[in-house]
Amino acid sequence: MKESQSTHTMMDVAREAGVAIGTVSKVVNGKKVAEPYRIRVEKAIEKLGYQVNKNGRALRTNQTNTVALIIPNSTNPYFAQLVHYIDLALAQRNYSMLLCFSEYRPKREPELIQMVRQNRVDGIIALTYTPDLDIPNGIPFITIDRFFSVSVPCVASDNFAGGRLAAQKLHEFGCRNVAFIRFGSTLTNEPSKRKDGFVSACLELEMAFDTLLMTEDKDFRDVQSYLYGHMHDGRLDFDGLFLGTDMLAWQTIRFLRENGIRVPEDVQVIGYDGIRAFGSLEYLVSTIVQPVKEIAETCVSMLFSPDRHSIPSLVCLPVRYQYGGTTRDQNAAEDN
Amino acid sequence: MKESQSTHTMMDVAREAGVAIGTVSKVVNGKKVAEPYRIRVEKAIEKLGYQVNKNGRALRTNQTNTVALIIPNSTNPYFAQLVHYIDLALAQRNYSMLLCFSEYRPKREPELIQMVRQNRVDGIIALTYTPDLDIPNGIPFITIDRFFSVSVPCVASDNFAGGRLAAQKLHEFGCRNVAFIRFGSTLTNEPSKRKDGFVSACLELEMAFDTLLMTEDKDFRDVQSYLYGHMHDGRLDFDGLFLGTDMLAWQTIRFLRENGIRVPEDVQVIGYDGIRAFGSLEYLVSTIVQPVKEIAETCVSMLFSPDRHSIPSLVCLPVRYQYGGTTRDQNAAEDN
DNA sequence: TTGTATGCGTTATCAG
DNA sequence: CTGATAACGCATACAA
Repeated sequence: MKESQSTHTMMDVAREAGVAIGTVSKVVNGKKVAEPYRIRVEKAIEKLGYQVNKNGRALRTNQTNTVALIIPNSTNPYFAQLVHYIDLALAQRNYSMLLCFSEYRPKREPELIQMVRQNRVDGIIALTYTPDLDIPNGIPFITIDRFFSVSVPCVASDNFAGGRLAAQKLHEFGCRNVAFIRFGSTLTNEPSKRKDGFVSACLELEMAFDTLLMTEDKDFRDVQSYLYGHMHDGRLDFDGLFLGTDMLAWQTIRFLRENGIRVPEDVQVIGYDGIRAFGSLEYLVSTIVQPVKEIAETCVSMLFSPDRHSIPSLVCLPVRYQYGGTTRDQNAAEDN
Repeated sequence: MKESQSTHTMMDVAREAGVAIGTVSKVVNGKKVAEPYRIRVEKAIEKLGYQVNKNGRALRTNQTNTVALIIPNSTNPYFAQLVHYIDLALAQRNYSMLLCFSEYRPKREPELIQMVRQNRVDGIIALTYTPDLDIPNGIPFITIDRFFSVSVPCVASDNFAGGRLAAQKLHEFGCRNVAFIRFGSTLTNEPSKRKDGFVSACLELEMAFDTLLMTEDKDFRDVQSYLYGHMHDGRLDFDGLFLGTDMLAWQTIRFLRENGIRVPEDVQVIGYDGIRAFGSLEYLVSTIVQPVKEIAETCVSMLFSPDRHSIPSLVCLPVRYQYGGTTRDQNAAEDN
């Protein structure tokens, strides 16, 4: 990675075209230039294979046309979708994406923020877990799934409504004794409301329920212990489960089936996220689908919003229920 | 996205510390500076919250510490893994990743190459499908899964060996009449060799086989037609199938089961890629696993290789077979 | 209209 | 060792 790109400058183009450098700049930026001059410049650009140096431009204009996305990883399908749709929304606006993975390492997130600020990105979109993350001001910052303060806009799916919807659906499909299990971080973020919504609807429907919240130091074995504790004579006490994520739902279903408990015959299961096999095929579990595309689009359009003071500090986008084979829907025909 | 980041410059730091700007630069870049001066500069940096402007630096040094990755998307789990591991390899070297999605749109790929060249990225890693893609010279360029010329290093899994391995495993597990189905682009790339290896091993093992190659204008319905054509009395003619990707294997298995054909009892199925549920749980099908992490690491280390003339033009990394529930392995205990 | 000249923030050279 | 200054490539204000 040594050789410098033997690239030409506006000066070279100007010389080649026999015009001044300012004229070249105008042509490159699509400003009005007399026809014959424009032609000559374009010819010279073509001939030399000239490419604008965006570093020079950024230094001058203080604008990089680049946005940073900070996210734990891209292997989790939900994050992968987010990455994809955010890039699409940026690309539509002729922006590039500087992608940074925190790998869930709390100390990494402030480092990444510092890094991308040094790159003078025009904005930052971040999905973070660091407890006391310091949000820089002076740079447009949008967070996903986590509310910091009114001055830092947060975009999320309507987690509370999603929790309610899960309870309602389980009830509608015949469940009378359900549980919510979440496997998340200790900090309070938007996804925490999945439980609140679930509980709210359970109470309203007068449906018996239990909840289990696991913190970071726990792993799936703790979920297993919990479920074992609620099994009697090879049957689970619950006839419905709502899991914090599709991934947890998937793991749980496998565990239940290994223990001879049928899904959805004995226990109906609903997850959260809306993950599809290979990103594009069928849904892996019955689930509350996050409107990922809309979340991405909202993040980007808020970032580009001209007046930053009229931006709402929290935007919750509507979710929907999706059959995925792990519930006993009346009309599961509406598969996708 | 209006306000400029009210950020300080080296000049401000120099003034604050009462030193010359050159001294600040040296401190920032970790060069030797007399202790008392260094302290004063560091204090000033701290006080002002100074952040290097990498655009200025890039303009001066012609180095951005940024590498572009051009790939169709991040929703396909294989691509998602690639994105993840490439970023990790870059991050280790203190490089950032400019991520660009081509969405399989042939015209988009040259546009993206031009864009990232304007950003003066230090290198490009690309997984592309555009038939006559023009690889710029003057900038380090590594391709994945597709060989262009000896001057453009290509990194891939050992597709030929993978094809052979699939045939060998199917044979070992009792298959005697197998088929390979691939659903790919018309251009010849490394994954095309999956078929060659498969055929090679079938001939060697004297195992009856058939192959089906679908071009871009086809879709899964054509695979269905093919399979229907090879069904008699509710049974498939083949007792083993090797699919070009795990995704195709997954679709095929679903189709077979819908038609009352059991997997792996009636037909054993092997895919290619090594996709896991949710990126980290169990393998979705029995498969030939691509060494994604090693591919990523190789791409990056080749990009950073000091002498670009000693770089091999094609690197094929070893694959392995992985049980995933769709074959009848002797010792399927070695699950993961 | 076009051309010229300045400065963006940084690094590196070179004289002190 | 430090400090002043030129140059990187570009956009723009201003002069022609």
